[in-house]
Amino acid sequence: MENSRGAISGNGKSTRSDGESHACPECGAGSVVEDIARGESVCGGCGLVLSDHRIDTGAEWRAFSSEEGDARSRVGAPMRYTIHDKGLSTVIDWRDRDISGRKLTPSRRSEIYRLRKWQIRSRVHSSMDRNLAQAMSELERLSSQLGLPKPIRELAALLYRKSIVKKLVRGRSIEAMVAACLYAACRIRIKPRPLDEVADASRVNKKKLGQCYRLLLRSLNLRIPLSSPVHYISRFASELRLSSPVQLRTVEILNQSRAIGLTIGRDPLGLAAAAIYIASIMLDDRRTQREIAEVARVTEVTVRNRYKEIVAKLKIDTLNSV
DNA sequence: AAGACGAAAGTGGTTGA
DNA sequence: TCAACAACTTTCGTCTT
Repeated sequence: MENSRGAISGNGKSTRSDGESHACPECGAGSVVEDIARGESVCGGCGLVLSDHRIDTGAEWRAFSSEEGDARSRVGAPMRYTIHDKGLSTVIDWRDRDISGRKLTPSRRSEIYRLRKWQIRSRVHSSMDRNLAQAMSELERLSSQLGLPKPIRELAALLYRKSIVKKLVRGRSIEAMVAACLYAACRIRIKPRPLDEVADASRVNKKKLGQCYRLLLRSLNLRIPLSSPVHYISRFASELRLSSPVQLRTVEILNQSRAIGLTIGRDPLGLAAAAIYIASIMLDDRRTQREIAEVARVTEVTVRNRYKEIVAKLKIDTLNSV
């Protein structure tokens, strides 16, 4: 008699809370619980049903031992938001045979033929799916150009789907919306990329991109963490080949600056650049203002201005502090 | 000669009437 | 809708290393 860890109790379906905890948009506080059996996301605080057509990713069978649990599995590719039909399409076979290999009767055959035709038409030819198919290929192109990892692409794809449902894409270019979703996804995952960088990689200008991004925030009620200069440091540091002591010192400088309120209302990119500049001087691993300004996509003047402020307020003596 | 500095004018976005 | 405003950029001349 084995009743091991792998076995699933009861009907094999249970309520579990998802790995990611998110707050309810309605009451703000309560953590959202995923009820797998019912396919719903429910707020633990106010009981609001947030989404009622989740796909049950659990097993539909019972396992009585761990071996059995391992041996039986669900088949098929995982659900993907970057594929326009989420990779979950049903395909009608092209063979005119039934499941046991027998030939179909002529009337059945013509029925299947019609179904197949309409399936193909409905799948790629509905306007939303056509839009999605185009958007997903643009998303793929953009994110590979920016070197973004798959989780961020998937998140961006999810955002784009939501924006289609809310009809935000109407009257705007698909490219602009895709770029905005990607930019938002980066920020949500705390891997911010400068707006300029995203704009350059796409064929969208910065202004349009910013407009779409703000629209996205408003319409989808996204809560996006404020981008902090610290989030840029690791990427800039690797582009500038900075040593890790310099990186650490940079973060220290930024934390100190924030503590005395120097960072309010300032461009995080400029702050990051200035902090790197100061740290590189302090630890005698100098980079020119120009080099730093270039990777941070700000001007030398901005680097200088932030640098002067920080040095003055933190009373850092850059000349003899090694 | 390269890098740093600073002044002055211009730009695009936000805010408040 | 418009003007005022702060932050940032562009440009350019000058100083420092």
